Amino acid sequence: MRVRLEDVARATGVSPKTVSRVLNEESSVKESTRQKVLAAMESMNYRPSPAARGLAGSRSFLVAMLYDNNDNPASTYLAEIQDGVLDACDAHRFSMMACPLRMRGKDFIRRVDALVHDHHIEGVIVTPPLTDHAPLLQRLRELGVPHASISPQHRQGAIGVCMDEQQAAKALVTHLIEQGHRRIGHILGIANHGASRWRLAGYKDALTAAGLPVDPQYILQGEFSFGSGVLAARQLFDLPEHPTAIFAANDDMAAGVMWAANERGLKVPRDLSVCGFDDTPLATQLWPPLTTVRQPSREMGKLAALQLMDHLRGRGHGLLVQVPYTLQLRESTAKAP
Amino acid sequence: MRVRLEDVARATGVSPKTVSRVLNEESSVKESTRQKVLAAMESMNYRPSPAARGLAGSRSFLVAMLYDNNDNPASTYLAEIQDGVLDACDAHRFSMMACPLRMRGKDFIRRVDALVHDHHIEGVIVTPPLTDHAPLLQRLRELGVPHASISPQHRQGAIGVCMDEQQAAKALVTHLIEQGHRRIGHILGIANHGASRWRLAGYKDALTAAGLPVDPQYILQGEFSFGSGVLAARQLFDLPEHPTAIFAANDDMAAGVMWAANERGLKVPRDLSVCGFDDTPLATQLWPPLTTVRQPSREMGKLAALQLMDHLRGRGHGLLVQVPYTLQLRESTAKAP
DNA sequence: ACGCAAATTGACAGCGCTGTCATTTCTGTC
DNA sequence: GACAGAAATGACAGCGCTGTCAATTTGCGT
Repeated sequence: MRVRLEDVARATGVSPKTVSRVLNEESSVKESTRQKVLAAMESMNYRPSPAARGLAGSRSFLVAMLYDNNDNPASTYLAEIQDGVLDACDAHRFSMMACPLRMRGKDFIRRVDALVHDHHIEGVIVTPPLTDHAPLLQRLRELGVPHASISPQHRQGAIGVCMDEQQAAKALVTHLIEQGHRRIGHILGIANHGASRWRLAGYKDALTAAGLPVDPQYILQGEFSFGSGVLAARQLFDLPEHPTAIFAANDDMAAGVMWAANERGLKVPRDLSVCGFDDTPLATQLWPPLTTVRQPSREMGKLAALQLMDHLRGRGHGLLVQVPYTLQLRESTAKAP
Repeated sequence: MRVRLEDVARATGVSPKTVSRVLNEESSVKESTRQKVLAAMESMNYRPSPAARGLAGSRSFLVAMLYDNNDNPASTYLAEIQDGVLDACDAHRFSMMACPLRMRGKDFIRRVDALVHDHHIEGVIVTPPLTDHAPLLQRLRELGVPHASISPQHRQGAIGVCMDEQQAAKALVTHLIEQGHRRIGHILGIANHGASRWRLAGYKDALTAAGLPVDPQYILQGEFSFGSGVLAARQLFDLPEHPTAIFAANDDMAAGVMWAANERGLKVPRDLSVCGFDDTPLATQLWPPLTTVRQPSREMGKLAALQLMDHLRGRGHGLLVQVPYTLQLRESTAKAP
C-alpha cells in the first residue's frame, strides 16, 4: 500500500541499505547507482517514513522554533519569523514544530527536555527574548541540541542571524538631529532585551556624535507595548521642556506615542516627530505613516533556519549572518518646530 | 539510556503489551493493574517514543494546522488561533505542525498528501479561507483525515467552531443606526470568504430591519487589507452624498478608512463614524480607538482543536460549537453629524 | 596477470512500540 | 463444584528504516 524503501531497492536491483545511503546522501555510493536509485524513487513516488527513520536512526528532520508567548514582542514579528523558518525547512525537507514557552519556573526546562526527548528534535531556532536565557541555552548544550538564534545578545560563537540594530538606531536618531531636533526622547523596551539595549546605545551614539547631551529625563522605561508607549509619552509631555521628537524602541510604542500626542492635541509631525523600530504592518497603518527601521523578520527567520540546517548537515560551521537594515522615512517625522 | 515501555513492564511485573494498553487508555485493563503501571511510569519518568508509536501503530498524536499564507487575513488572527490550538494540543499530549499552504495549482493538494502520508497526521485544523476550499476538503475526506474548521461556511455536519458573525454585524450596524446614521457605507472583504458574506448580510439585515434602503453605491469591494480600505474609502468620500458612517468588514480596512479620512481632513468620529470587525490589537492602537466586534480567535483555536481531538479519541462526535461575540463600542463611532 | 588498499555494497539485527490472536483468570449460574 | 462466557493478560511478529560489520568489487602499481 505504501512504497517502502525495500520496494525501491527491489526495483533498482540493489540492497535496501544502498537505497538508504542514497536517501541520506552518504558519499560512498557510486554515482551511476545513485542515479538509478534516485530515478526509481522519483518514478515510484517514494517518500521515506519519518517515523521509521526516527526510530532506526537518530535523525528526525525536525526542528523546533522556541518562542516566549508571554513576554511576547508583537505577534506579527513572530509570525513572520515562523513563516521564514517554515519556508527554509520546506526547501530542505525538514519539518518544524512551533513551541511556545513560558519563561517561568522549572517547568520551562522540563518542556524543552520533553520536546527534545519525545520528538528527537535535531535543532532549535531560538527567538528573542529566549536567545539570552542562560538556563535554556545551557540545557540545549547539555542535550547536545544545536540552536540558531535570531538577534542574540551574546554573539560569541553563536549561529543564526542578526542585524546591526545599534547602527540602525543611530542612523534614525541622526536623521532626527539633522531635521533640527535637539530635545529627543527615547522610550526603552523591556529591560535586558537585546533590542532595548542596542536601540538605546544607538540613540546615545547619535546624540554624542552630534555633540548633544544625553539627558536621562528624556529616557523612559517602556515595555514594547502600545500601552507603555502611551504612558511614557504622557510623562515626556509633562516635562517643562518636552521633547520635539520621540524615538520609541518599537513601532507599537511609537503608535502609543502618537495616540498620546493626539490626546494632548499635539499634531504629528508638526508639533512632534515620532519614530519607531521594526516596520511592522502597523507602521503604515498609522496616520501619519511612521518613520521606522525595517527589520526583515521573515528573511531573518529563513536565514536562521538555513544556518541551522547547514550546521546539522555538517556543511559549514554555521555562522551568524548579518542582515542589512533599511531606514523607512515616512511622514511621522519632520523638521523641528 | 532511555526508559522504554519494556522497562516499565519489567518493573511492574506485567507484559509490555499491558503497559501499552494502559498507555493507550484501552478499557480492558484491570483498575489495580492500571494504577500500578501508571505509578511505575510516573516514578520512572517514562515517556513513550512517538516515532515507535507511529511506526508500530497508526497513531501519531500529531495534528496539523492548515492556513493560507498568501490570501492571508491579518497575521495576528492566525497567530492567535495557532496559540489556542497549541494550548489545546498541549493539554491532550498532542503535537501540532503549522502548515502554510498556497491555494494555487495542484501542488497544493500534493502538499497535503505529503503531510498526511509522511507524518501520519491524525487530524487537521482548517482556517479560513481554506475552510471552504472544496478540493482540499475532498482530499482530506479521501485520505480519511478528520478536520475541524474555524468559521466554515458550510456548517452542515462540520466540526469545529464558529461565531454568529451575521448577527454580530447586524448588531454593530444597528448601533450606528441608533446613533442617527442613515447613510452607512460598507466595505466588503475578499469575495467568497464566509466572513465577507456574513458581515454583508448582517449589514443588510440591520438596514432592512430599520426600514432603510440598501444602496449598492455604498457597498464597495475590499480585500481585507489596509490599502483596500483606503481605496474604498476614497471612493465613498467622492460620492455626492457621502456616508456618515462606514462599516468595514475588518479592522485593517477600518484603519484604512480612518487613514483616508485623515487624508481628506475628515475628523473621526465628528464627521465620520468608522467601525471594523475582529478587534485585533490594531483596534486599540488607532486614534480614536476603533469600534469593532471582538472575535475570540485564541479561544476559537483552542475549541476547534479540542473538538478535533475529542473526535479523534472517539469521545463525542465532534461538534460545531458557537462562541459568543462582543460588541466593542469605542470612540471611532458617535452620533451622526 | 597478481596482490592489495580503497571503494562499494550487502546481510542482519534491532530501534520501541502495537496488532493479532492465543491463553489465562475471573465471573456468575445451575 | 463444574462450566460457559467474559475479562484480562501475554507471546510474537513486524512496522520501515539505519547501524555495524562483513563481503564484494574496483582501481592501480608492478
